[in-house]
Amino acid sequence: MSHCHTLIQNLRQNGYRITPQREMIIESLAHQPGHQTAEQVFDQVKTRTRSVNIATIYRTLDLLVSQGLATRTSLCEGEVVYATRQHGPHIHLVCRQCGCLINADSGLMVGVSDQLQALYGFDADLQHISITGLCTACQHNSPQGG
Amino acid sequence: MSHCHTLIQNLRQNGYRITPQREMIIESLAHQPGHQTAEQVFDQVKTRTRSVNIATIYRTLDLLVSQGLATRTSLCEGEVVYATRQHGPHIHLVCRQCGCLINADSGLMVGVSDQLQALYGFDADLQHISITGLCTACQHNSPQGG
DNA sequence: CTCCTTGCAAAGCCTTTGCACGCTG
DNA sequence: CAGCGTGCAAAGGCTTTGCAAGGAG
Repeated sequence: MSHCHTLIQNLRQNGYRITPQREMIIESLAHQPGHQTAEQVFDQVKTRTRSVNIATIYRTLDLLVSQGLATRTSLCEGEVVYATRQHGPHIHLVCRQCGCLINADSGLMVGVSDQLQALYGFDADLQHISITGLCTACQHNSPQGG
Repeated sequence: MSHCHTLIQNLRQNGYRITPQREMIIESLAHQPGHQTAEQVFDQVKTRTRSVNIATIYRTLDLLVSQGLATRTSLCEGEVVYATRQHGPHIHLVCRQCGCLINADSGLMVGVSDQLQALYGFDADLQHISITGLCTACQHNSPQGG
């Protein structure tokens, strides 16, 4: 069964009302494998009903984030994406050419994180890292670089 | 002598005209130690003349970026900053609480970069990494988190 | 002289907000 | 029943664009 029930329970326990809109938004977000923009969630929800407004999408996503049930990440190109917390921390690899998004293991960053703490006293949030670069396909498509 | 002359030469050689506006914008960007938003560059330039429009700031910054003379980075909070390339690659540490910006040595990322290439075939651009977290001061100010 | 670059202002994009009605609990 | 949540539409912030005049080369 799906993770979205946990999210819904969580909201309910915190005194928030569960409306059909919120259910659909949560399901759309939770059932997708990766990250989605508000617009993408909107499109998903629209396939099931026309009676949801984009403002409600934003409000619900913000609610989930404020409750710690979802994350909001600003990718390097300025695109803002949301995801439920089920995925756990990971690094976003964003291709600067084709825009594709790869989720990498954030364990790779643990060493760096420790060093940032030691050298700069900075407590890095491994949940929110995104790195720009070129994916495999685009490296081969542009041997000279852009 | 300043780095901005190199930038200006470079533009000229590529057939772009050097206007007083472009000179001032380049100087403002090059003489600042770190990164600046378009608005900050605008403010800088305004201290020297009133006859520059914000649209010109955006157009010139975009020109510099398209010519590879400057970088455009979207920090984790969605703020877009520009910098000339003289600073070399570095990591942006953005405090999610006070918003302060620390430049860290991107050498820390070399190992991670290699692993991303090996594991995901991803060629990370070390020039554009930004990491959210808490700076030293804010770690002590918010022992319980927000 | 040619035409690139600029200022102005309006438009554009994405996101947020005010309001009254409807629905959840 | 109480009041939170919604749709609608307008506003908001930041950035881009169309146009005619002006300046660089």
